Amino acid sequence: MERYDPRAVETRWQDVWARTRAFEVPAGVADDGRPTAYVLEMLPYPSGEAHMGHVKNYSMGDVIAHYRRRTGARVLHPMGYDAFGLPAENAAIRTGRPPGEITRENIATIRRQLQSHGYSIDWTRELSTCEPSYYRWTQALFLRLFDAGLAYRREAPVNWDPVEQTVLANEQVIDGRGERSGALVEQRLLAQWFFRITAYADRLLDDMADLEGRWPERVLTMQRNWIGRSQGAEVSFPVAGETGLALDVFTTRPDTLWGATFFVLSPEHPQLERLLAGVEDPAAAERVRAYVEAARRTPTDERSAAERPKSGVPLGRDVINPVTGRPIPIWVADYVLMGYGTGAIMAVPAGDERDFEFATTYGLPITVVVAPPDWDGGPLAQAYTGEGVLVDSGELTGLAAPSQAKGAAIRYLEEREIGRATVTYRLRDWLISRQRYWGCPIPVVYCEGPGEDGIVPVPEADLPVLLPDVSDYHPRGRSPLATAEEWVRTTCPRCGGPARRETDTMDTFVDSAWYFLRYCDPDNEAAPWDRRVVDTWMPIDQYIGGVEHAILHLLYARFFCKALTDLGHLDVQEPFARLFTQGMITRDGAKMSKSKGNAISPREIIDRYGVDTARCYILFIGPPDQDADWNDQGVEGMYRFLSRLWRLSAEAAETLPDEPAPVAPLAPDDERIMRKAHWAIDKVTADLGGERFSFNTAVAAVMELMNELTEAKRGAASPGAVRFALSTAASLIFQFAPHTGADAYERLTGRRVWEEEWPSADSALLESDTFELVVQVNGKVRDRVPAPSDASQDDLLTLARDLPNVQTHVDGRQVVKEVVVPGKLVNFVVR
RNA sequence: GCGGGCGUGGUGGAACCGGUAGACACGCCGGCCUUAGGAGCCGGUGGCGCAAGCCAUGGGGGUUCGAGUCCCUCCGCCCGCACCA
Repeated sequence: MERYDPRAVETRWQDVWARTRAFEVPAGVADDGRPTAYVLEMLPYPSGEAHMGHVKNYSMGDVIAHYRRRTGARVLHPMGYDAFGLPAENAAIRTGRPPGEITRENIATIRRQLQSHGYSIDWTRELSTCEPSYYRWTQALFLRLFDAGLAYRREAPVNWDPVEQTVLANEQVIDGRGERSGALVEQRLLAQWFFRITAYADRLLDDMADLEGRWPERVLTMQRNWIGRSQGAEVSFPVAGETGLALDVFTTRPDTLWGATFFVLSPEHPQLERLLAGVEDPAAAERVRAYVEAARRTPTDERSAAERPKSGVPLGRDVINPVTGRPIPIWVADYVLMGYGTGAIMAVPAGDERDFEFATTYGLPITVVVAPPDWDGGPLAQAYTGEGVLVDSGELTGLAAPSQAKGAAIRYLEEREIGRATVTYRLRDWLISRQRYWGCPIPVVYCEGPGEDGIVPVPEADLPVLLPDVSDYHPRGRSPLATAEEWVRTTCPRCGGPARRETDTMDTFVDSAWYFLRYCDPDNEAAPWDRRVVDTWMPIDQYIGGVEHAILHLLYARFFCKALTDLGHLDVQEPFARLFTQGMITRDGAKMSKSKGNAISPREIIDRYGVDTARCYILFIGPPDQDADWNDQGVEGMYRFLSRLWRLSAEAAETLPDEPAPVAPLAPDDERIMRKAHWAIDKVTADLGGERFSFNTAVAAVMELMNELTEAKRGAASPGAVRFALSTAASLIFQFAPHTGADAYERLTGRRVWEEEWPSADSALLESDTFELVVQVNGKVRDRVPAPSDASQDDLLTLARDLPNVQTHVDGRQVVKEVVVPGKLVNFVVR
């Protein structure tokens, strides 16, 4: 007898799929009348080897893709590589080899591995973000945003690693230190490129209402927090003794303005030097400068720790509280952040915990304006942030704060022109420039010619601006591209005079903010995409990936679609109609990593058991959105199951006559098997087609079906019934274990399972003439008895009452209530 | 601190609208087959109890004929954001 040989089965079917182009969809507008489905998993970074997270991600997507295909959709299911980025560049610095060479090697490796996993991917659409054929369009999109004023350059504080001599992305700063060097990161002011994502803050926030229930709640919450919209007022505080100069603050509680007893500037506040110039005591000014310098040197993460004790220095000058007319002192303190609001606050210690702590530390006055309900008129032991009634607040006194008072305060300020309603966001503009080599060049030049044209975009016809070859990839305070003098020197497209190229490259999140659009029309040489083609596929029906991209990638991609839709290139407000975030695969409860030595590579598992075992196991181990712990013995069990499925199918195909499935009336053994098969169809359909991706229970259902089909249990079942049940098992497991499923199915039926329509369960075989009636007394199960499905409530009660076990518990007591749930149970309530 | 999620056998987990708690699998125990087995097959397996039965879904309380599921409360764990004015 033949043995289950996963490798032979894999080779055979992967060959067939490639040869018959089974999962390719023709280019262009999809118009064959079938509904379309776009199923996408987040594209991998090609680090070389595929890991278990990849297997989970792509296996999930593959189940969905197969299911959608077999339920009648034309499915787009592509793959590509997020190929620019630091790991390859760091490898280049280490080895001296060009990052492109390293990356292309890594891509070849991961492609080979992914292809060996047998996913139903249309490989003709494969793309790689580091190829000029792709990044020319990244550049084109940059130019469209630039023309629309959505891409701009300005000076900004950035993370500077003094050891590596480079700017670092926020993600590369761990606890205030450079990820690789371990050096304390400093803030530096450098000219940088930004995308104006803040212009879309409201829409990014408001449109999330449509994603409710279709995206994981926590991802929506994370994005909402990240955007961080706060409604309040901007209020202007005149500087005492200097006519004309005023400092603006943002506050969410303008109603507490009467309680503002001091004023705090961030150490980075731009007006600080000007204010210091007017300070009379030079020692005081020196103290402020020393404080500012110390703050600058403090790592960002450390500075923004909430538990840190408050510190600050008095500036030696006052502002006038615009509603009380009284002077209040200005302080400089690093708990006020330049990056939020105006970089200055009015401090209301009675109503804000931070201001309270600061006031207590430095002995500043605390004036109660929102009276706590139980207030005795004395000093507060801590800030009161709850609801209350305003006291000592001019004409607002007596209003409920903040409910009534907030709006009243804004009207008050606007009437007197000392403030106005404002909305502030936590979201900042997206800093996209990197002083790094291995990224997409920013397609602009700086004119040095007679035209003095300043920043000039490279005409789209001249794209791509190719990444030049350089010999040294070390960042030395400027982008390595700057060393390519030949490349940097160019001519101004506008005046024809000399010009220098921009040497920064783009953040790799720009590359991945639109790749899913390119998949729709990957070979278009005239445009990033043809809008009609994109319209047939977008939005993505199901997007699947790790929760680590909950904010950045998903927010950037949403922004791109909105901006490009506004510019007329697209009609996609939300690119990802449904999002699923998968949990991690852990080992012994910890994240797998090479450094911990607990990583288990898919390659080892596949070599040993075959890819189908790996794919099934990873989806069987638990609900896919949860983290799941890898268990070596569990894999073994999955291998046994697939072996059994294959072996029984192969044996049946060889030994049992090819008879059709039996029809009613069914012999008892046939009926049992046929019922189980239809039950499994029903169960798997619900698990895959429903809202939840219950892959684990779907696999379990096929296992149950197989358990019904062992030689011992088959009994006198007819060959037709056995063949039907086995081919059903093969057809249902195919989505999870495509090679094994396809092979078993073909042996049994001679047909290709992926071309088969999704099976439908026969409702007659889902229902039964009898059911097991559960009989309870006072809610406790006392007996079970077979009962006819069509029995009346009275019949069920009679049946139940006669049971000896029930009699024992009811005997001698009074039945006060009888509950009947048809088809389920009877409950006698006795006293 | 704010927000989100979770807590079920030795283990991963199942249980749709409140209606048989523990599907399926791992592990463990026993058996068959075998020179042997880390192969295959069959059976058992929440706890206590000889048994009838009792106890069990983090703890406590409530609603209900009936609660893992709903409500209140406490405890614990995980994740995200965090001096955001």
